[in-house]
Amino acid sequence: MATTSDQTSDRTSDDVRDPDLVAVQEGPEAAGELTRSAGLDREKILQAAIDFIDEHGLAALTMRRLGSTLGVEAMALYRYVPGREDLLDGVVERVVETLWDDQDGDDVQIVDHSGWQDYLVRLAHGMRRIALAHPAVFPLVASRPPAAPWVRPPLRSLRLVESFLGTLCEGGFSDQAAVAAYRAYSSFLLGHLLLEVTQIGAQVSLLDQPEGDPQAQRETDLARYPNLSRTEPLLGQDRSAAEFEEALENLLDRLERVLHEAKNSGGDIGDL
Amino acid sequence: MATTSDQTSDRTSDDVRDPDLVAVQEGPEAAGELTRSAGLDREKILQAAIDFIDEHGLAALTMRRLGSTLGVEAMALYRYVPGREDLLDGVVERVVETLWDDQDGDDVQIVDHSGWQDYLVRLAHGMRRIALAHPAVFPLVASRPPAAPWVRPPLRSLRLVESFLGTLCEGGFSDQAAVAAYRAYSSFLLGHLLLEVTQIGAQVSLLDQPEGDPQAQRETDLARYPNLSRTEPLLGQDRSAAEFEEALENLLDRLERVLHEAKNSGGDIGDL
DNA sequence: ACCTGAACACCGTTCAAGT
DNA sequence: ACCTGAACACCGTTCAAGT
Repeated sequence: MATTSDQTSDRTSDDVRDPDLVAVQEGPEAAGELTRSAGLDREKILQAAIDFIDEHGLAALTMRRLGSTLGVEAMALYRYVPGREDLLDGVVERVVETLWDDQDGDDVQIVDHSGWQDYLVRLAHGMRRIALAHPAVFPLVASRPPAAPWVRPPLRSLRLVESFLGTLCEGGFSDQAAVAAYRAYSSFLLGHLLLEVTQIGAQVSLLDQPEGDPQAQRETDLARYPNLSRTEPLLGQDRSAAEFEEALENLLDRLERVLHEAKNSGGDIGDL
Repeated sequence: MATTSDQTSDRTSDDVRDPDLVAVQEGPEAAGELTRSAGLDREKILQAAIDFIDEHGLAALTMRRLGSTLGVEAMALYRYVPGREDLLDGVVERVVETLWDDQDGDDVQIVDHSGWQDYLVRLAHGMRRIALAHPAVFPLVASRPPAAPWVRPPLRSLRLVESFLGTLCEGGFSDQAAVAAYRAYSSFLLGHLLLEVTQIGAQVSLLDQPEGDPQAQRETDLARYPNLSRTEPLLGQDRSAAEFEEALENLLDRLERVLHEAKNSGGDIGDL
């Protein structure tokens, strides 16, 4: 996805073949084996797929290569996964699920939160952590068709939506306002995180393709665009983290305003 | 992308084979031919790819099928397009380019606009028109790696970014504020439009898979989620158009506030 | 100049056969 | 019970050969 197909297929077929198969051949009884530690398993396969995409990109993931990563022929995977499309759905599900485990202290705790603002902030940071940890997987989280039409990426599980709505309603939001908040919040998250992750992809693909003399290329490109070339130093700055925090705070302010107006004016607030 | 792989390959191979090849075989001199009217051409190929994706989905697009749509073997395409990846880049570029042609009156006119607010509104509506016209193409617009790291989808052309920045600067924005506005605006557009387009995909894939008894399925699913089942009628409503307009107006308000504060307090506004 | 046939290396997926 | 070999129908892409 981040490279042209030529490069992808050439490079990955080199990268992929060796690394883990060797370990298997060295001896099945060895202690520190990463792969095939105790027969296959749906979860093991999904995790291997995530690792593979993180390392080689989505386009390079094939059933055959994934199999060889696990020390097994591709056909063996079909015992645990109905097919490639379902595998990708499983990858998305599993990545989103990591919201709940192994938090380094101050991230999302879906239960045991204090107030809806706190919940929204933790959830946003948790999703952002996932996006940055798996930038090549996130586009799948963003654009696979969801289970129901009202499940809005990247908040892709019923459990998550339930806890979102529940928290806001406990916080004093009407059903209407909670739903409106869910919509605004998911748009905000999706837009920011997908942009951030796409930028990472762009950096990588630029490094892959020096494209002749980059300096000359850039100069001729920008010459025709005065505003672009004048503001280029500003545009080049990476403000993604600050941008994210500002947009998040702005959204929280808006929601707080909606909530208080609803309380003071007796309920009917239309729809955010 | 919207269907499982089984269905996609089965169905499309049926749909694709006949329609346009027949016309060619009827007689190359015939008047009303849609395909192969005067030899191939890069633009003709890109347009055929767009039509194909709109009709059959991205996953179904192969060089061979696209060729047969144009009355030609796949190998002939390589005279005009370096490969499949480049073809997709061309598709994205061409779709975004339709911002400027064939406007039905009140849409984007990149020149000859009156004020930056008007420009932003027209641009937003123009991009939304594109997304809804090509819902299966838009995910490509959203997530292909951009030419430069600071080109933010869906505003994917230097020309477009140039006109955006130029319009805002003419409107009184500082360089910093214009760049900040560009970032906020692109996040807003990307989030909303990708969500809208994903929902369309979800509807389609639901129709494809009745999944046994949908009524029973839904009931058992929702039983464990009280907030979800209570608000389900609200969640099910399609508010995408209104949502879009509200978010757009909210963004314009924010930008106007920033602009006026900057004027009154002598310039230094940090970064939006 | 423009297209095709044949070929190559690779896919996803199925299924009978091995252990 | 779990994996593999062989096979099938399809890919993207190259290139010599046809017209």
